[in-house]
Amino acid sequence: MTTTTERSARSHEDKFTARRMMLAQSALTALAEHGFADTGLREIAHNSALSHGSLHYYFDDKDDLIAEAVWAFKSTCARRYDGIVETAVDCTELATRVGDTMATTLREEAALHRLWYDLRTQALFGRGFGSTIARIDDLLREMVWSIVSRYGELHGSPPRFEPAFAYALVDGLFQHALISFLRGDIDAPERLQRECAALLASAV
Amino acid sequence: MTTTTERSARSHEDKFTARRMMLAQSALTALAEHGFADTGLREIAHNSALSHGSLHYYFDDKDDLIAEAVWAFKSTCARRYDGIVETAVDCTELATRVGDTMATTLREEAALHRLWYDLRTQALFGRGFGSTIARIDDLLREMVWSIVSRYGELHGSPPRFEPAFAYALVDGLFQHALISFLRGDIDAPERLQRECAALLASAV
DNA sequence: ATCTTTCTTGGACGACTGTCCAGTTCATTC
DNA sequence: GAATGAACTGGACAGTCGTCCAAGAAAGAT
Repeated sequence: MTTTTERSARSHEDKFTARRMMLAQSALTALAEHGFADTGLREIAHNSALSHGSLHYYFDDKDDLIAEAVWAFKSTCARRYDGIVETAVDCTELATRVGDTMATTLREEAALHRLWYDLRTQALFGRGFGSTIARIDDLLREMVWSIVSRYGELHGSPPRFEPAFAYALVDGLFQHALISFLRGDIDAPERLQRECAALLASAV
Repeated sequence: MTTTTERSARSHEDKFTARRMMLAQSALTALAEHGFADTGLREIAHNSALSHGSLHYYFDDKDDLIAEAVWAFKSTCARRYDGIVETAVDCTELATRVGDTMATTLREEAALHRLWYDLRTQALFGRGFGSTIARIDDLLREMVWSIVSRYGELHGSPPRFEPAFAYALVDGLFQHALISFLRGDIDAPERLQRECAALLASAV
């Protein structure tokens, strides 16, 4: 049975994590706009409904907040292709839909992806959120591998790439497309789409 | 003829640029250690023979100093493979020596490459040294393309990659090898060597 | 030796940082 | 309705930041 105190404790916990997620979202938009180096806790709080003093009530420190923020964004990113992998009936459809999705997220969430690369690089300098970054990197590698291996299945030939190798190549393509796009190259998303298809084709 | 004032003006200018390069080197070591976000002008000056007040005598601002520093490092990076491209007699030798050199620079200059990726990402947030970063990116793309196209020549078949495509893939491999290496994976340089060879082989 | 220009210093400035905390408001419980 | 604890505020703290500048040192020219 559930006692009254148990229910209230659960309700308290739910509210707590809900507030955490809300603040993580606020942090996400502020960070995406100005980058890690130029986003203070006061600016994050200004983006939310709370004051800067409250942030330490929900998070241990700035690194904890940033870890929650980037996880909220990128962990859903890594699952965006699950449905495509499951429902695609042949390899060309798989390649097309994957390329489509990548081009779309590049166009519509460029600032967030820019932030991802920012934080991943910051993690190389020993930031506190490094382990979260590593976990996301694992998710992304698995995501790429699920695409590549499924592509091999549909094509009837096993992939010639290792998972880490495939992820590095795809990530290189995406990052350079992002850089081009942010520098004003409006054709970058469409080119990324073609490049992804070409890469997948050469993977089997 | 050269007048006295002309000679002294040249001497002055030489000394000025020499000091600039020296300070850029000091900035490079400080930045490579702590990253862009955590390196102040005082720390850079502490790494040099001058005080922090002098930096604005030789550089317009912090961005100017950083641009000079990253250019000093990476513009020579981009020419490291010129000799190999010129002297390699067959495509396997070309691939081996290129892979060797990449593995070596990954091992021995990991902190500097980490800084390069840091600054390139910072440039996406509108820093003043963005144009310098873009120029270096062009150099690196040309470097990769000179390797790939020469590989095609030696192999007797034209490369199937575009220059930007090839650069994005190689850069992805290098960046992921760097990340693995900095996370403690001691086999990353050797693996990078093999991956580069595999990528070159699939390019023709 | 004196004057002038170049060079260098270290402190001052205002703005900003993450963190902490005394105090206040709010909701819930008895 | 009083009491209790959670939720929240905004200011204080000790730093650091890039930039600027008056003053002095060094170097060079006359």
